Amino acid sequence: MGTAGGFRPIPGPGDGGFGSGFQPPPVVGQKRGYPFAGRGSSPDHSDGSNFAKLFVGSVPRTATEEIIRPLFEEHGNVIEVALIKDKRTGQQQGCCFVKYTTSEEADRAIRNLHNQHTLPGGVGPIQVRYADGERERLGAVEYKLFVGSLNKQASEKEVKEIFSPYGVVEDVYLMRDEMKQSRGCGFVKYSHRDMALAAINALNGIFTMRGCDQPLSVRFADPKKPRPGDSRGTPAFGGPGFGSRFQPPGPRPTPNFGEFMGDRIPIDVRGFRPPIDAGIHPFGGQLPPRSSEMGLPLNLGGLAGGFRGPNQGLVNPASSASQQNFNQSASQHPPPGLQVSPVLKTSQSPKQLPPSNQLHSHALTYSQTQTSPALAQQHNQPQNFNSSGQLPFSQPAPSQESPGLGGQLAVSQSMGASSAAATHTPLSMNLQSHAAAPSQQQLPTPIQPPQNSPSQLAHMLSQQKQTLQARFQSSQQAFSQLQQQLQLIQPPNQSSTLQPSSQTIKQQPHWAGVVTHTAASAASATSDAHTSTVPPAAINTQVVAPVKCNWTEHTSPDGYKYYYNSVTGESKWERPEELSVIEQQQQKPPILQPHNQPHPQLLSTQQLSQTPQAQLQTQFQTQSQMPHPQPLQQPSFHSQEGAYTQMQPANNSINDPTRFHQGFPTTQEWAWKNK
DNA sequence: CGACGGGACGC
DNA sequence: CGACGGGACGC
Repeated sequence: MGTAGGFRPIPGPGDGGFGSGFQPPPVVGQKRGYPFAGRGSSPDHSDGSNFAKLFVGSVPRTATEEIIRPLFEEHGNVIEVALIKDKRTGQQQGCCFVKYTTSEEADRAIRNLHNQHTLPGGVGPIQVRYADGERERLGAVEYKLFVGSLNKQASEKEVKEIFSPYGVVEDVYLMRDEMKQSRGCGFVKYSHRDMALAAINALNGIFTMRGCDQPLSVRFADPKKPRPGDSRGTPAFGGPGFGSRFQPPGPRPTPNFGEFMGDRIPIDVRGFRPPIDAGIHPFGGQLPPRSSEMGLPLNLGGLAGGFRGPNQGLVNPASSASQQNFNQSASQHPPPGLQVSPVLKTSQSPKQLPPSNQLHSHALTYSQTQTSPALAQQHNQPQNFNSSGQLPFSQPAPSQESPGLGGQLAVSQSMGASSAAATHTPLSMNLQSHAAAPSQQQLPTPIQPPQNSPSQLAHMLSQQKQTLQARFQSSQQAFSQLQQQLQLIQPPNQSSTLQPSSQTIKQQPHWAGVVTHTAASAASATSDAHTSTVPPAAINTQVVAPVKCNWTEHTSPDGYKYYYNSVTGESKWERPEELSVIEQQQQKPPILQPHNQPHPQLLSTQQLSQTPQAQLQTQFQTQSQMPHPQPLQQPSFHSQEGAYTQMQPANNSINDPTRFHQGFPTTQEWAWKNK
């Protein structure tokens, strides 16, 4: 789904909307992959490829190209359909490959077809995803999160909704037992690290699904267990303890200090082939992820937003509407104070953004399904109403949403497609789906023609904006905490260590400015948007901290050493070079350790007693628009909601500043680990 | 506290 | 039909 092929603001060739046929242009006979860069005549693509290959499963053995091709041509320019047959027997294998000229088309096909269309003679809906290795070939990376403590009744869709506020969720996979019962954990994929981090920061240890007594665990997934028979693979995960299913110590990563200190790790790409033409990456040239940050780079195939719930068979995600309620009430149930709705708020009110521009292809796709009759039949309005009516965390959400949002917008948002100024949160889902309801009654919710290029741009930008907001928010929290603790402790010798932080604070206005500006650009979706967009990378580099390392060394239950990054939440087997370097430097003044003690205790009471609350974006909203957010000094109190915004949920985590000086686990960390 | 999804062309 | 290096004892 989504952003697969990187970020080319190239409009899908005459994407006239849905169902509109594609006249199959002069098809190239090209049999298979890896062209020697036929970079002369064919559709130009700045990256190396001129096609995008999809794997299609659940193809009846009786299917023919004549059946398949037209179906796929509805969504793009099909270069080739290759039915796979057994070499000896000549029997069809029940799958095929479909080549599109662009990854945008491929994405569209995935969105529109995966699990949503059953071929004649087929038993289930076809599976549509990128062929093995295709995503890498196209330069896409993914960031996979492991999510634990999910409600076992929750569907992929509900999980997706929870994670959508932080970025386009490319895939959700729930672990199920033989009986197809969820095991309460699963995986969520994003295309960008920022999104993954934002989700971790916002959800891990904070958000509790209804019916659960534990908050979600959200962390980068361990590398996937290599399947027997996989030969190529698992680059750079040279850990000894591979089969060990240990949990990285789960202290919730502290709010993103990493943003300020180059979470873009220098050059450490061993084992990875750099993505083709990395230069065109949307957000400032991401480095390929390391194995510890994502699942193995192989098997990136299943990206399709595949939702085959238990109720399989059908196609239209919306038809599993019954489940929708779940999440809605999920985010707020028992002690309202304990259930937290992860909220990301934008700095702009939705009405500032022309809805038309918010309807990017994703949203479109979804609004189509969402507004389908199936959904319309959904009679959960009362419930929705209740849940949204309570608004345990209220916020400006309602006020902002109701006026500006027409049905369409609400719909597009409710799918978490991350549209521009959306208030994405399970909570807001309530509002949105509620808002969406009337529109269904009124009219079939006209679908606006997609404006691919600009709207995709807008999409990306808005996404980035969201991310930045998330970062900003958690950074604020981090800062405030840091500062408070600093005041409590004030070890003169440490002030220097914290220097970078204060440095960073100065950057905040700038940063906030960037966010807003980006938002504006996204709103207008003009082509000059790129120019005004400052990729995070740029920001990061400005703020690079001289010497710091967030990696700490730990030992797994199996006795293997591994390294945990308190900022990013990553864990990996290899010893980060940064750590070694830092340690050397720090061996000179080895006196800091004692100082560690006071903090943890201090903190832990604070943390343990703390009731996680919704993240009140109001804060961000206000501050981000102030010229000089001299922020974070005092806890702020928002009369509006009567909410205490300062020490936010992020505090669940270990916000021990000492972790930024030293590589020793804090007491909480251990406590957590041994919990 | 749960860890990875059917099938995978072709030289 | 091969598949990517760094190191090996400890709770």
